[in-house]
Amino acid sequence: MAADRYYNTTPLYYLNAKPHIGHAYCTVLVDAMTRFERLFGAEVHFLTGTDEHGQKVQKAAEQRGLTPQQHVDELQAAFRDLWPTLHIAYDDFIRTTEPRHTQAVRTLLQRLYDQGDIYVQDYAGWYSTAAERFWAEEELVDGKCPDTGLEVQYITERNYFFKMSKYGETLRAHIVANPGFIRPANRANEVLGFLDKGLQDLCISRPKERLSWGIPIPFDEDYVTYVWFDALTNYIAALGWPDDPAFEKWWPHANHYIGKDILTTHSVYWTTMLLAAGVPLPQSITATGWWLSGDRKMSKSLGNVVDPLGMKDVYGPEVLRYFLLRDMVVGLDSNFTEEALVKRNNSDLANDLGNLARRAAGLVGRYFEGKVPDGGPPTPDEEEIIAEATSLRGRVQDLVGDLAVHNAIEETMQLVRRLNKYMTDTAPFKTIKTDPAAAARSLYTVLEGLRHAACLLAPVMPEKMAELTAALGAEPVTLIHDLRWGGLAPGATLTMEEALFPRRDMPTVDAPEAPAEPAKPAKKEKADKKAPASEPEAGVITFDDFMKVELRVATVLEAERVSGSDKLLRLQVDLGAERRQVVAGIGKQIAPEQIVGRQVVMVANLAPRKIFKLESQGMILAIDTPEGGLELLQPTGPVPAGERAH
RNA sequence: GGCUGUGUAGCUCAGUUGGUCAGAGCGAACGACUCAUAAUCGUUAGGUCGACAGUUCAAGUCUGUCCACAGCCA
Repeated sequence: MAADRYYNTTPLYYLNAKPHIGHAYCTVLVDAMTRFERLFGAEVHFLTGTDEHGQKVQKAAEQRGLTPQQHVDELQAAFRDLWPTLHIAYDDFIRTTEPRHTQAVRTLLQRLYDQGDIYVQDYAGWYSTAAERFWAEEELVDGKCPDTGLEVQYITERNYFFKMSKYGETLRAHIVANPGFIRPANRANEVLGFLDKGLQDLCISRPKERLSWGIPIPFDEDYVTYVWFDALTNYIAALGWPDDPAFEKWWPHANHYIGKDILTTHSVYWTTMLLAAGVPLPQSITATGWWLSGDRKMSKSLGNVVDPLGMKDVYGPEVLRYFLLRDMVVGLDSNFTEEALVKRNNSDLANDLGNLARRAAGLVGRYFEGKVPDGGPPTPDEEEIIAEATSLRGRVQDLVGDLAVHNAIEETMQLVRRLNKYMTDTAPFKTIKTDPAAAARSLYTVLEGLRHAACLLAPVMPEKMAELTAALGAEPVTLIHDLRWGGLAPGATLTMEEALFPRRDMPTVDAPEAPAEPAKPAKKEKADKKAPASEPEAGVITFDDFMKVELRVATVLEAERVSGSDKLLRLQVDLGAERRQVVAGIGKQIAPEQIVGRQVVMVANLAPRKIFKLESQGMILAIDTPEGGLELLQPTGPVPAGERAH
């Protein structure tokens, strides 16, 4: 019943970074879900936008000599302009600097303040100027900022707090009673675990002298509200909460799609805010996974990563959409490689789908003057295909409902593969000479099957599938209920000139290299003679692989033990161009004072990793000695910090 | 360190409440076909279902321990 209306949202993207594949994926997913739901007959409203306040934005603007407003006006365009190029059609785009948003935020704050859910309190804590935030006593690492390793000051500041703790139990009950509320299901456990630890109240303000670029708090104009109330409120602000009829219409059907990194923010902070405001909770919160590059998280600091968004310019936006939706299970992480994308393009889109359309159209052009032939009554062969195509509609609907978009796509591709087989089996290119009616029947079946596939893949590739549908001489189907076998009218003119999805060459990454070693004894002998024990095999890397590792000399500036661990040392090192924090497991053999001032060799382009809450930005090389000690790898004489080893 | 989860064919993964569950797609090999975008169709892959121990007539499927990895939290 609620299935006939959806209000779908992406997160508001924060303007401190250019759009990347993570933004694109989430937005493509919501766009596809929106299109699927509309196809299934629902009424859908799709919201995205940008989050534009905050310290980082203010600072970046200052550095550029612009006002924050000028700065964000410019940056938000990067997002707004990107979406159409990915064929994303949102209904509304909200910016947190728009009046409709700031007004809603102030209304919400005032309401909670009036009912006593926001209170003012002096907050004393350890403030890190570098990280621009407070830390709790127990979060500090050896009395210093856990993020930067720098000094913190104990200061007192007056701030406003939201009584989040008051709503923890209500929230827990809701999560337990509504299994589909947080998706995928295993994420719900994560949130419940978070609630188990007990909810704190939430600091929601910053004094203006510390942060001016924000929404002033209505009951104390010396403060702006900070992050949560500012950004999250957009979901209701965009609907004109509290008075606009649009709010009543759409909000009860809200579905938030977010990255898994902001799950707590949405499922705890946002939901308790709503509970406090007396606003019903959304239908669902869906946490998606990350696109990884190789084994590591996508990261700008690793320059060797292909820009996944650039793929849309090389292979087309719809091929990218197909890949993103087909190769990721919603909620899980997935690897992004250009190779995988090309593989998908070639095997699924070019070979199976595009080629089938081409071969059918070619025959129709040759034997039926380019017009859809009359299939006549189906035989058992066709009945099978018809049954499959018909049941596919329901399966796709169920799978999409379960967020299994990748499976929905796969099921549809199975119909396409089935059609390829049917075409080979019934061989209209042969029967045309002996039994033209049979050839007509075969070709009609294939074309009509293709029309079904095009309809069910349209949410994934809207333009390409519209193109295919038109090429079949068919009208676009906008409602799945109107997709009926036989809907393709005989006599319609086919217009299929070019390949829908051209095949692509595999990207040449590593040298093709290493001819596979045949298992012939004679040859093996030869190889053995030539290179006794050095055949390339698993575990061997190429020169290029080696060159990817950036080994550099670093000078250790500071070293101290990481509390709670007997073998970890936290080092601050000078890499020449920059300073890094490295957490190294060398504390058992090497005391902090032994290493300060020494030069070491480190892997400088290792993906950063959190160890004991501390970010480690590299790895120090050392060798175990037979005595159980540890020898640090280092240059024999002083060299400039940052020098590369090779 | 605590909690949660994952570990199935070269790769990506399906595997409901324990008993045709040892599977699919891709890749590879071989064959067929020739209408098509070097395409399509068919056959083939002998994988200790992470390790060990247990429950059971019967375990990828349940229990325990361990290992590896991931996430959340300290």
